Amino acid sequence: MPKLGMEPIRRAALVNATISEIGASGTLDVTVAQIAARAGMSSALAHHYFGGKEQIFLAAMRHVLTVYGAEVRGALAMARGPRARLEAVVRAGFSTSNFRPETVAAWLNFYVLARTNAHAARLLRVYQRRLRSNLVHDLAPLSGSAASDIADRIAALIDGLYLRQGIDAGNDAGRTATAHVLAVLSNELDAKGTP
Amino acid sequence: MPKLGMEPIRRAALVNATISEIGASGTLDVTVAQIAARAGMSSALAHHYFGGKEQIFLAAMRHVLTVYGAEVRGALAMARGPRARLEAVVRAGFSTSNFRPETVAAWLNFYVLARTNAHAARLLRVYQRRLRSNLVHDLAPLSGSAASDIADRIAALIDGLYLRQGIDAGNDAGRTATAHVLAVLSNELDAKGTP
Amino acid sequence: MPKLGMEPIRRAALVNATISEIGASGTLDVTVAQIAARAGMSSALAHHYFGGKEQIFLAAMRHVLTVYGAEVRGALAMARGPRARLEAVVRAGFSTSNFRPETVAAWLNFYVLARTNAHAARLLRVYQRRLRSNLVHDLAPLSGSAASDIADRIAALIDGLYLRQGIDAGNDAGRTATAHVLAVLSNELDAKGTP
Amino acid sequence: MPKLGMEPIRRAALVNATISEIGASGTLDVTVAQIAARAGMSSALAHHYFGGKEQIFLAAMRHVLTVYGAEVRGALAMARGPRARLEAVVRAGFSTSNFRPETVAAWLNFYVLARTNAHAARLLRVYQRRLRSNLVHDLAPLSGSAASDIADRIAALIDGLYLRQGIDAGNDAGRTATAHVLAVLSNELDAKGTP
DNA sequence: AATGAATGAGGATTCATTCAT
DNA sequence: GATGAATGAATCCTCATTCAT
Repeated sequence: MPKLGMEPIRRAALVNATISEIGASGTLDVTVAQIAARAGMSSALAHHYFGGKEQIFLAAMRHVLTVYGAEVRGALAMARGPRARLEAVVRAGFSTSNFRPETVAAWLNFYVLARTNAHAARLLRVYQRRLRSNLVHDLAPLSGSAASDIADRIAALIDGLYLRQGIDAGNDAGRTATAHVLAVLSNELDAKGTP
Repeated sequence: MPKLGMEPIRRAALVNATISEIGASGTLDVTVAQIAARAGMSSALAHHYFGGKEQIFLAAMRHVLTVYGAEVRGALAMARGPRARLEAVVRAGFSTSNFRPETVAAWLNFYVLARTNAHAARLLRVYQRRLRSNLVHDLAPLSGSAASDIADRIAALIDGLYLRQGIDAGNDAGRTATAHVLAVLSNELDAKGTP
Repeated sequence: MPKLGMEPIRRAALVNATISEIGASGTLDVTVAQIAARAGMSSALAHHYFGGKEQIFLAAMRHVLTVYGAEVRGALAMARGPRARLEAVVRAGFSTSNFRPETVAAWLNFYVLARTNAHAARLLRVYQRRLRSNLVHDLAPLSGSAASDIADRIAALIDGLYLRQGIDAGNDAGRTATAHVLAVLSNELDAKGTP
Repeated sequence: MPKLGMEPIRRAALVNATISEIGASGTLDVTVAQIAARAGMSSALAHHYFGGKEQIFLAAMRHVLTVYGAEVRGALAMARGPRARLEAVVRAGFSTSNFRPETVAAWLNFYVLARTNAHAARLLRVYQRRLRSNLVHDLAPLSGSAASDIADRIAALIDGLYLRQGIDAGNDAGRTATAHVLAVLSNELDAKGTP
C-alpha cells in the first residue's frame, strides 16, 4: 500500500532506527538489514532513500547533533546573564532526552566513526566548536583571560561524564553529572572569577 | 624452522600488532589477517596462540591496562604525601607512553568493546575502580567527605581529555592535559580542602 | 498531465534510449532505470509499455535491423544492374547512420544477445539471410555457381569490418570499409566472374 | 584435505571453468559462484586466488589469446616461404582447438569486454597487432605496397568468420572458414601479386 | 497516462576459523 | 611450531518488477 510523500517519513524512521540499533548493540557493527527491519522496511528501501550505509550513519549522527544543538539553543533563549547561560548549556547537555543510555551509546560510537570517516569528523568538530564558543562567550565576563582554559576543562569534563554513562548508568545520572560540572564550574569561577 | 619457546614472543608480537593496528585504523574493524601480518606471521598461527579474535582483543586490552597500571604504580612509589601522590597519578596517565594517539585510539575502541563484551567490561571496571580508589585514598586526608565526589570529577575529566586527544591531538597534549587536571584539582582542594 | 496517443512516442523514445545507452556503455549490462531516465520517463512506465527488459531489448534490436534493412532497400531501388546493386548493398551497410560507433556497439551486443535469447537469434538470422539472399541474387549472373561461396565471404567480411569498428574507430571508417569490401568483391569477380 | 602447491592448479582450473562457463552460457553474465562450482571449489577460494571477478576474466582472456598465439607460432615454425606461412597463420586460427563453439563464444564476449575494460582492450589490441604484423610480413614479398590493405581485409575476414561461427556452427566450420580465407587470399595475390 | 513506493532475489566480496601437512 | 588451503556465513548493494495512487 504505497502512499505518496513517504520519503521524509521513511528517512526519519531510518534515522531513529539507526540510533536505537547502535544504542542497543553498542557497536557500529550494525547491518543495514537490522536497521531497516527496526524501521519496518526492506533493506533495499533503506538503500533507495539513503544511497548507502555510510550516509545512513551520517544522517543519524547529524540528527543526534541537531537535537542536542536545538536543546542547548532552547535553554539559552530562556537564560538571563552569563552564569545562568552557562548553567543552561550544562543542564541541556545532560537533559533526559540527550542522556539516555541509548543515545549516549550512539554518540560514543559516532566519536569512533569520526576517527575513520572525514564527514563524521567534520560534523563532530562543528558541534564541539559550537559548544566551546558558547562556553567561552559566557565565561569571558566572569573569568577574563582564563575563559579559554576553563572552557576546555568544562568541555572535557562533560565529554568524560558522557563516556562514563555507558559503563555505570545510574538512575539519575543526568542530575549527578550536572551537579559535577556545576561544582567544577563554581570552583573555577571562585578561583579565577572577577570579584 | 620453528623454534622452541616462541609462544611468549609470538603472543607479545600479536598484542602489540593489535594495538598498533587498532590505533592506526581507528576502528575495531581490524581483521585477524591484518594483525597477524603486522606481527609477521600467518593468521592461522594467531588463532593457534589465542584461540580466536576476541581473545586477541582482550589480551591487547589487558596489556594496555597493565602498562597503564604499572606506570601509575611506579609513579606512586616515588611520591611522598597525598598531594604528591595525586599529582603522580595524573602525570602517569598522561605520560608520553600512554598518551600517544595510537594508544589512545586503541583505548577508546576498548571502551566501545566493553559495551559489547562482558570480559572487556570487567577489565575496564577493574581499572576504573583502581584509579578511583587511588584518588579517593589520597583525597580523603585533603578533602574529607568530599573525596568521593571529587574523585568522580577528576576521573571523568581525565577520561574526557583522553577522548579529545583523538580529535585534536596537539603536540604536547600530555602536558596540557596534565595542567588542566591539576588546575581543577587545585580548585577543588582550595574549595573543599581542610584548612 | 498525461496525454493521449503517447504510446508510439514513448516506445520510440525508449528504443532510441536503449540503443544509445548500450552504445555508450558498450554493454548489455544496462539497467531499465538508465534507459528510462535517458528516455525521460520512469522505469515503471517503461515496463508498462514493453512488459519487461527483454522486450525492450528486442524492440531496440528490431529497430536497428529495420533501419538497416530500409537503407539497403532504398539503395537497391536506385541501382541498375547486378554490379551496381552489389555496390549499393555494401555502401548502405557502411553508411554513416549505420556505422556510428554507438550503433555498431549496440549491434555487437545484439550479436551477443542472440546467443542467449531465441527471439534475438531469430531476428538476427532473418536479416543475415536477407543480406545473403540479396548478395547471391546479384552475384549469380556475375559468377555463376560460385555465387554462394562468394556471398558467404563478402558477408563475413562485412561483419568482420563491423566488429573492428568498435576497437579502432577511424574517422572515415565507413569509406575505408566500403573500399575494402569492394576490392575483395572486384577480385572475386575477376577470378570467378563470367567475362 | 588441503595440499601444498595448489595455487597453479586452482588458477588453471578457474581459467578453464571461466571459458567453459562463458562459452556455455554465451554471456559475460556469469557468476563467480558458477565458475567456482565448475572448477570444483568455493567462490571464496576463487576470490582468494584472483582477487576479484575482473581479474578472473582477464586471466581467462589472456589464456585464450596465449593458446591462440602459441598455435600460430607453432604453425609458423614449420612453414617454408611466405605463402606457406600465410596459410599456416590462417589454418592455425581455425584449428579445431581454437574454433570450438565454446571458445569462440568466449572470444566474442571478450571482444565485448574490451569495450568496457581497459585491460581487456589492451590485451586484444596486442594480439590484433601481432596477427596483422604476421600477415603484413609475409604479404610484403608477394604483394608489395598492397600488403597493408590486404592484411586488413584478411584480418577482418577472419574476425567475421569467427563471429558467424557462433550463429551457424556447421560441423567442419573450421575447414570451410579456412577455405574461404585462402580463396580470398589467392584472389588478392592474383590481382596484386608480383608476377 | 504516469510515477513513487516497495521488495525479493541475487551477486560480489570479506573474514573468522578449521584442517592437513 | 607454522602455514597454505579451504569454506560457510555474512553483508552491502543492485535491479527488475509490481502496485496503489
